[in-house]
Amino acid sequence: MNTEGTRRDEIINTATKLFKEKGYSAVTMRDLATAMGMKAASLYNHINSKQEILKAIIISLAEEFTQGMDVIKKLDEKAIEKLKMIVALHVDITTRNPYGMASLNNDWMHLEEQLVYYLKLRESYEQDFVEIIKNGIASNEVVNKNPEVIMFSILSTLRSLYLWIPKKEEIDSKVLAENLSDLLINGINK
Amino acid sequence: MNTEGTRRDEIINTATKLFKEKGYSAVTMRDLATAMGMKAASLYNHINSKQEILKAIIISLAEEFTQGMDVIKKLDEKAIEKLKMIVALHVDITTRNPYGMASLNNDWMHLEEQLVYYLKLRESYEQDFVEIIKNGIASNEVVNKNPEVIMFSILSTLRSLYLWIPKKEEIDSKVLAENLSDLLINGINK
DNA sequence: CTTACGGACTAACGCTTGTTAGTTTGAGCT
DNA sequence: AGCTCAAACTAACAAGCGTTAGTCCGTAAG
Repeated sequence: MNTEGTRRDEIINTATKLFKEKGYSAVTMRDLATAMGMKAASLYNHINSKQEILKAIIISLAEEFTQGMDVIKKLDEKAIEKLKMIVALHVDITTRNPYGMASLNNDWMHLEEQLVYYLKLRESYEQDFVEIIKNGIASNEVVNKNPEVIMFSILSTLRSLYLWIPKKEEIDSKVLAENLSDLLINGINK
Repeated sequence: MNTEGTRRDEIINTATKLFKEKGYSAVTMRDLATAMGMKAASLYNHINSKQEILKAIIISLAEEFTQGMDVIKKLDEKAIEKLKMIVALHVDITTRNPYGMASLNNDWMHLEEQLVYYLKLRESYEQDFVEIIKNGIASNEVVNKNPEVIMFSILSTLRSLYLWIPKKEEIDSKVLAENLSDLLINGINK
């Protein structure tokens, strides 16, 4: 048995790039096969369905975010520090898988059996996030504004990272995370 | 001749909502017809093609942004004031057409003849935006960080507005624009 | 009453979709 | 040399796609 799943992983990686460019629904199995240099039917020696590919891309990423948040929320740190860690979490995951983040953001609604599970993960994540912001407001670290608005403002930027991280390959993750944290926390006003 | 295009507009509005939920490629003409309470073939009494619907949704919105930016960039105002106006522009357009913004953000790549034109509009918009930020840095109003990073950070939030504006119908646009400006410009730090 | 016509319908078209069945190829082991 | 087996292939499927052609119906103007 050789390194288990290499060819399958190649297919999933190729699909991830195609899904980023055109979206899940617009990519056909024949498109994917062509990109892999094979015929569509041959894909089925390695995967069971198109749907399964989407699931493989999205669910593993969503679980990574959940695991990261589970660690952060339990720490004994100030709210602002926790927010910085969330930024770093997004930068880290997005840097390692920028294409997959496109599917996570744009094609989650095409999950079928896993849709409910995905939505549960997402809702929990956002609940934990907003809780950290509320604690920050209570401890006078964070400005007293609608916590949901604050979260969506930050989260929008973090969710869009996949669009411009591939263009800035020179920058290393740590520096980017620090710059971004500073921008989101302290604003752009001099 | 009666108010010109009413039925056609109904079709486009219905399509806009469906496109938001599933994306352009996943919505079929039969889906759209069902939502309109008619048969797919009947749609073609009012529109020429599926493609044309997408174009009608996206191009008009993109041109609205361009027109707004053309006004703002020529004004004799401080950079920070111009940035506040850009925020207000996004809030205004998104409030009036939250569903269409989903297509603009996620389905622009499925434009065909109009793709090049759309990309030209978008690039000009971003160039004007980044220019305002550069002027703000030069005049010591804005923190001296990478202007592209600043722009993407702000623009990500503005582009995601369509996701949560429909949930907050109670808030009026002006208040929202002010809160958001304050958050993006001054940060969340107390 | 007749005519015109917007706006719906049915039926069908050629093509593409995801997927299955069955077959062939070729490298590595004994 | 013969066997195994992963991984490619060809051929085909039923279903669904966007779209066209031709028809029918009801309302409103002459």
